[in-house]
Amino acid sequence: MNKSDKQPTINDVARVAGVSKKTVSRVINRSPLLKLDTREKVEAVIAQLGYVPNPQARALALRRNFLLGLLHDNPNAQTVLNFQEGVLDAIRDTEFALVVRPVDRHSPGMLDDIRNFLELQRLYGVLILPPISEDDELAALCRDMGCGYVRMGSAALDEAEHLVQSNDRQMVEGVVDYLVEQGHRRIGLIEGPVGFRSAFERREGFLSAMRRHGLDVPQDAIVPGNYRFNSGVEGADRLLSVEPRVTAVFASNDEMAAGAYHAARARGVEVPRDFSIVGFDDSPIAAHIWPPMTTVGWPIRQMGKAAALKLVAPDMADARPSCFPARLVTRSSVAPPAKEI
Amino acid sequence: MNKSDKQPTINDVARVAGVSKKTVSRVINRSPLLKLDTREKVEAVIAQLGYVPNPQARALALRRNFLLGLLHDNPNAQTVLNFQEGVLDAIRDTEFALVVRPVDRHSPGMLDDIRNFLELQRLYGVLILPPISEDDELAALCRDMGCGYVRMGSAALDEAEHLVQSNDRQMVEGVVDYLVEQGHRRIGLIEGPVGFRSAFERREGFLSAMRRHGLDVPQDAIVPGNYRFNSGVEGADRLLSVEPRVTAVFASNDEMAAGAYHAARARGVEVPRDFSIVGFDDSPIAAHIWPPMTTVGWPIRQMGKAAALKLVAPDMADARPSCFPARLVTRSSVAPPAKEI
DNA sequence: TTGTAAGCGTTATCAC
DNA sequence: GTGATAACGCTTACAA
Repeated sequence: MNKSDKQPTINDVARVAGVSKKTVSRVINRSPLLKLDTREKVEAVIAQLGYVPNPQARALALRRNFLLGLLHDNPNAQTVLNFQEGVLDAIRDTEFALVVRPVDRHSPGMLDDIRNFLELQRLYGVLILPPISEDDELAALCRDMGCGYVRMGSAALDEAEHLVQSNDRQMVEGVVDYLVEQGHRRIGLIEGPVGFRSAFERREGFLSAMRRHGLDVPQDAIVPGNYRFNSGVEGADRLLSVEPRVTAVFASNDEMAAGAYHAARARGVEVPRDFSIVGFDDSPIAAHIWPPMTTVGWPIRQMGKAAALKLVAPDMADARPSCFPARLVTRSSVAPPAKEI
Repeated sequence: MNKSDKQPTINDVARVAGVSKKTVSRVINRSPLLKLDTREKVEAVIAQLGYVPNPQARALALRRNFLLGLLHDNPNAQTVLNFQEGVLDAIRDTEFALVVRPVDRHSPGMLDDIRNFLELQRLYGVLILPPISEDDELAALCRDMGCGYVRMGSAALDEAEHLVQSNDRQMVEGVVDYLVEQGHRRIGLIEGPVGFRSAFERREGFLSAMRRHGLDVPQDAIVPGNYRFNSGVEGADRLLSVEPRVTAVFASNDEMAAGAYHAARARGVEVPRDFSIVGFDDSPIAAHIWPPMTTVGWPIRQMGKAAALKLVAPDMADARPSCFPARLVTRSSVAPPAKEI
C-alpha cells in the first residue's frame, strides 16, 4: 500500500493528509492550537496508514528517551517482579518501555554509575524501589539531571508526585492488635536492618501498639535482623531461649518469618500451638510454608502502576493516590497462646 | 572545558582531532580500514574529552536500538530475576540496556503484541525464557523482523547461536540415580504441564533412568502437575493414597515439591523419614522450607550472561557454550526408605 | 492556525 | 584511507 513495505513516517502522513509534517507533529503531541477538522483529518490518515511515531527519532529530537527505568537493589524477587508487572500495566499500548537496572548500594560508585546510566540512556523517568528509594542523594541526582522519578517507600519520603507509599507503621499496629485480640501478651519482634526506613516504621508501629495496649516490651523481646532468612532463624532462636517465652512474634518480613519457623521446628516448638508467627510481604513462601503464614500483604502491583502513571500520565486518576493500604492476610500461623500452667 | 557543559559530540571530537566526523565514526565502529595513527589520535581525543556516542542518535541512524529485550511469561520470579542479573553482568559498562517485557502466552494476540513491540522499539535482540522460548513461531517472528534472539530452553531448540540450554533430562536421571542409591525402589513423579518442553525432558529423564535401573513405574506413580504449588499438593496426595506407597517422589519443580511437603504433612507423613522429596530449580523456597529440600540447581545467571553475550559480543569466549550443566543440591529431604515390615 | 527551515548526533554513500 | 554530503524521523524556533 505504501512505497516499499516500511513503516509509514510522519512525511507519509503529511503528504497523504495534505498538511505539513509540523502539523502532524502537533497532532501527535496534542497541541491545543489546532483547528478541529485539521486534527480529525490528520487523525484519520494516521489511522488509515497505521502510522506510529518512531520513538528513536523522537528520542533524538527531544533529547529524552521513552523509557522508564527501574532502579533497585534487590529487595525480594517477587516484589520486584510484581512491581514490574504494575509498571507494564501502566505503559501497555503506549510507546514506553521499561528498562531494569539493578544496582549495588554497597558499592561506593553507585551514584556515579547511576549518573552515567541516566546521562547515557536519557530516561524519561525512573522508579526507585526500597531500600535505595530512601536515599535522598539519589533523588537529588535525578532532579539535577532532569530525569523524572518516583520513589516507593514506607514513609512520606518526598512530595506526592514523587512517591508511592505504603502504610507499614499502621499495618504493624494492626498486626499487634490482632495478636492481642487472640490473647497474646508477650510478643516478640524481629527487626529489619538498621538504616532501612521500612524496618524503622515497622518497629515503631510495633512499639506504639504495644504501648497502646499497655503491654511491656522487655529488652530481649526485640532482636535484630536483616530481612534475610538466617537472621530470622537466629532471631527466633534467641527469642525462644529466654523465659518467660514470648508466645508470638512479628517478623519484619516473610523471609525472616520463615526463618522463625525453622528455629521453632528445630527446638520442637510447634507453630502455631506453642508459638504464633506473623510476617510481612505476603510473598509466595508465606502461602507455601507449613502451616500457611499469616502476614501483611501490600498492593505492590498497583503501586507499580501508579508510580509509572505519575511519570507518564500524571493527570490520570490512577496516578493520584500516594498511599496504598496493606491488609492483613490471615492464614494459620497464629493461634491463641497455650494456657499458662 | 567544552563549550557549555553538554556532553561532547562526535563533532567536538572531530574538530579537536582535526579529522572528519566520519573518521571518528569509523573509530567508534572499529572499521578495519583506518591508519593506525589516525585511530590512535582520535582515540586519545575521545578519552580526553570523555566522549561517549549518543545511543539515541545511533539508534536513529542504524534503525536499531541498543536495547536487549527480555521476553517471558512468568516462570518463577527468582528465575527471571537471576536471568536479568546475568544479562546485566554481560552488558554492564556497555551502551546496552535491558528492557523487560512480560507477555501472556494464553492471549491470542501475543504474537502480534510482540511484533508491534519489536517494530516499535527496534530492539537489538531479545532473550526468550521458557516456556515461550519453545514457541517456534515466535523465533520465526524475530528472524523475520531482523531482530536477534536467543532462546533459553531445556532441549536443543535451535542452533547454538540462538540457544542457551540446560540438560534437564540428564539431571533428572541423576536424581533418580541418587534416590536409587539411597535405597528407593518405588519412586513417584509429579509432572510439569503438558506442552512444556522442560516438563517433557524431565519426565523422559525420569523414565529412562528408572528403566535403566530395571525399576517398575506403575501407572499411578506418575501424576500430572502444572508447576504450581497446588498441583504439587494434589499430586503428592494422590501418590500417597495408593498402596504400596512410593517412598520417594521427584517433583518437576520446587513449587510443586513444596506442595508435596504440604500433602505429606497434612497426612501425617514425615519427610524425609516416610517420604523423600526432590525438587527442581533450587529456588529460595527449597532452602527455606523444612526440612531443607534436595533439588536440582541450574546456573541461570551464567545462562543469562551467555545469552546476552551471544547477542552483543558473539565472539567472546563466554558467549560460546550453549549447554549449562545443572547440579544436584543435596539437603535434607531425602533419606533411605523405612524398612519394609 | 499552519508551514518553512534548521537542527538533534549519528551512519551510509560515494567521491577523492 | 579519508572526507563532504545526504540521510534517519522527529521537534523547535520562527515566519507567514
